[in-house]
Amino acid sequence: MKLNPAQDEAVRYIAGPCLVLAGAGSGKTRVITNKIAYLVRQCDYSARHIAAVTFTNKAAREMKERVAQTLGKREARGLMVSTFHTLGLEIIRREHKTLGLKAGFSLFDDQDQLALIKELTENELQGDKEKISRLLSTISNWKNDLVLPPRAARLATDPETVLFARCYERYQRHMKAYNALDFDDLILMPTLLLKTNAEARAYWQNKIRYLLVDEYQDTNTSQYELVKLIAGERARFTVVGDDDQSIYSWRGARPQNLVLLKEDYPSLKVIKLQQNYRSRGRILQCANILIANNPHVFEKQLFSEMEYEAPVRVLFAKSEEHEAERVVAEIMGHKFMNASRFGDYAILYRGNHQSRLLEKALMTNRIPYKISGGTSFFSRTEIKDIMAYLRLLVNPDDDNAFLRVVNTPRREIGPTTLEKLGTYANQRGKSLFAASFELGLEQTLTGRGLVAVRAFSDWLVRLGDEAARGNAVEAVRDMIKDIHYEEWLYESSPSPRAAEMRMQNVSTLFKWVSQMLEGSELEEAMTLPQVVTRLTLRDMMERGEDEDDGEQVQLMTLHASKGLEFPFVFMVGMEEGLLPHQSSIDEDNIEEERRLAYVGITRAQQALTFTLCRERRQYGETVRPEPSRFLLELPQQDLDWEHNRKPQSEGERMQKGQAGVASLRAMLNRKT
DNA sequence: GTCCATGGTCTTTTT
DNA sequence: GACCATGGAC
Repeated sequence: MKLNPAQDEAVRYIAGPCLVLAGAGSGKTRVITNKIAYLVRQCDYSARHIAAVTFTNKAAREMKERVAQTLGKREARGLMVSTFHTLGLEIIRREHKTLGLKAGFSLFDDQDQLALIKELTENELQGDKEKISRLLSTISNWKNDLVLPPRAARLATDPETVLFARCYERYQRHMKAYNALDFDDLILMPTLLLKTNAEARAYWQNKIRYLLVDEYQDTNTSQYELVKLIAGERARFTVVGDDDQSIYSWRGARPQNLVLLKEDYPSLKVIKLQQNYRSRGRILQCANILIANNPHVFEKQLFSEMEYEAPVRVLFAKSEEHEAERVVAEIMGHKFMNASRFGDYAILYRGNHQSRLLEKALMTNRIPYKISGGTSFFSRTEIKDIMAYLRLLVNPDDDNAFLRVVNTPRREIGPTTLEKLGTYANQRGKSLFAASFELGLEQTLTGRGLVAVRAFSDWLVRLGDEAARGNAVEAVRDMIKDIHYEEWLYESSPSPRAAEMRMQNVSTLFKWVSQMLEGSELEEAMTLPQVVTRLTLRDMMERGEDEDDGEQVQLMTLHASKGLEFPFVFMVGMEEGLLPHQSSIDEDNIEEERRLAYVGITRAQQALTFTLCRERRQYGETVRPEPSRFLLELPQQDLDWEHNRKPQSEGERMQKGQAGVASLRAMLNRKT
């Protein structure tokens, strides 16, 4: 297929900074992949000097594949396609000494983070969940705004923020002692480094000579800063974005970065892609009408030349179970009639928990499916255990990991022993591992406890050596054998069947680890520290192989669906409280929910079906939800309400919605 | 030190 | 209704 004039312009414009405003389905991935090919083939760029950055692993994966298709595997070799966080991780890995980190640093996921914060604030916050989560998000915001503890302390005015700043300082200090980073650090540290260190900046500017950023509207302050620093004076970059698809403001994304770009780079070339090639007319019409309720920074008019075709359907279900069964029945019937493949269907939902019943219904009907994202695999105990062991192998100072597995399987190291070890370590600012070797420890800890702890630490040293010296795959294998993990699983699981499944998961993890350690033709071999951090970033889910033959129904959250497209889409749970989510209603944050709905609608190519329940269980209670206001905002002539059950109660809600939009529009106008 | 029962909490979204 | 943290019994 040929590129249209706007797309072609976006591909060929390489003289300076370039912003592509790409509506949904306007072929932005095509533009990015073609541009990479153009840079390599026509402009003498080597693929290893080009980096493309996206936000989700799924999007990165997809783009990698598309580029490999366009360019061929050989020419695409060395091309960096990753998420922002993985890019940050790579920068940190190379510069870790300058940053004062030991090789093999740990990456804390949010659960590790939470555990640490809880412990550090025991005195002040006493486990107050609300406060703790406010503290976490405050720290995250500081980091996203490139604010370090000293400045946070200076900026703080009210008592709570003063307290939070103190906690932030303490948190950072402990992270350093553990030789650990959190997700936000993966952006913060590279940014600060490139800002202050000319040598590192020169290296990375030379390494990345052309930068492409997808989903630019999702960048936060530090990410945008990082883009500017990598692009440097030459400003050879292309960013692609769409303010209507900004759905990550809750994690600091600032769609205003689209506007800032024009201010920071007056020579910025702005190209709009407005022709939609994805969705049939009615679907696009629905999307356009819905999003027209939001204020806009850039005016954009999406049009399509595709046929108008069948209306968008709205199906009712008695209950959640019924909803899942109906969707599955619809898919089976439709597939039979259309000779399509299961992989052509996607079921999209607001929250991960909604996948449960859908999975169940799919399973009972023996329909293959694939769940993207979600944390299920990595939140399993057995996986967390093994991950903790791997982290310890690479970084024995990682106290979180140490505590998790020091007595799993049982090693007769109980709370009393750990308490003593902990106090001793704390007084000296050492990690538990480091403290366990000290002679002074013998003052407080004696007998069996001491012996057991030292035996554990010694074992760690031995294994860590083995892993570092040579055969990491063997070391990991030995580790799992040494700890008799399989036996432990049979001991600790409710049934042999469960133990078997858990062991299966451990094997899967081990398989991934060995694959990553050994590399493949598409992926370079990694070191064990790399593997462990990458695994924490969930950077390797769905790496090929698990026979993706297009015969699996796709299940994912609306967030995870961004950037993807499917012939037939089901959006389930179209109810007030779910979409828009209750918390967004409470916080008057409807616009982002509307964009979320917009993202979902615009995933569909040929057919779109909404479903909602008359009754839904919530905390064990049965509630009767209202249909989502978004259904009422859609052009009703394009909608087919099942049994003509279109609800009547529009007036009041519409009025409220309009008022909200108007005030925000006024706000935006003031800003621009 | 380990195991099981009870009760309280919870469901946004991702790296 | 499911999951986890806590506490009491052994």
